[in-house]
Amino acid sequence: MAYWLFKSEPHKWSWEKQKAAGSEGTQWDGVRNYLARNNMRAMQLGDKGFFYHSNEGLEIVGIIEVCGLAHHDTTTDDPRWECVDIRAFCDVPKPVTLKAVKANPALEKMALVTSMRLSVQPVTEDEWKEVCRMGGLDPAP
DNA sequence: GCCAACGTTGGC
DNA sequence: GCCAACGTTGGC
Repeated sequence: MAYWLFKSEPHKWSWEKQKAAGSEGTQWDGVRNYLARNNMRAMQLGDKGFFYHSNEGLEIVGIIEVCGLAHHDTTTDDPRWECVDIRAFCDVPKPVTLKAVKANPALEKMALVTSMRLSVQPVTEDEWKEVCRMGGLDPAP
C-alpha cells in the first residue's frame, strides 16, 4: 500500500465534485507531466491519497482511494498520457493547510513543500500518518 | 494580478 | 544533445 497526493484547483474540480461522483469514481485526467504520470503508473488498487485544493483553499480536504489502474487519458489522442481512476474515501475533518504543513518540521521533506508544482506526488507512510493526525483522523485510514 | 520556479519545446 | 525561449503552475 502506497500513499499519494492529488492537487486540483477547486474551480476546475473540487472535493465536493469528487464526492458527488460517488463510489464509481472518476478518471484523474489532464495530467501532462511525466513525473506525475509515472507516479500514477506506480499506483495499485486500494492505494490512498490526499486531495489538495490549490490556488483557493490551499489545504488538504479529503482522502481518495485508487479504484482503477493507469490507463489512457481519454481527454487526449496523445498515447503518452495516462491516468488512474480515483474515488472519494472520506473527509479530512480538520482540513490541513499548506501553512500548517510548512510549519511542521516533521513534514519539511514532503513533496508538497519541496516539489510544489508537481500535481501528483508520492507521500511517505510517516507523512501520511502525521497529516492524518493533524487532520483529525487518528488512526490513519 | 504578479512573478518565481520549473517543465517543455524547438532551433542549432 | 544543448540551451534559450516560452508556457504553465501556483503561492502570495
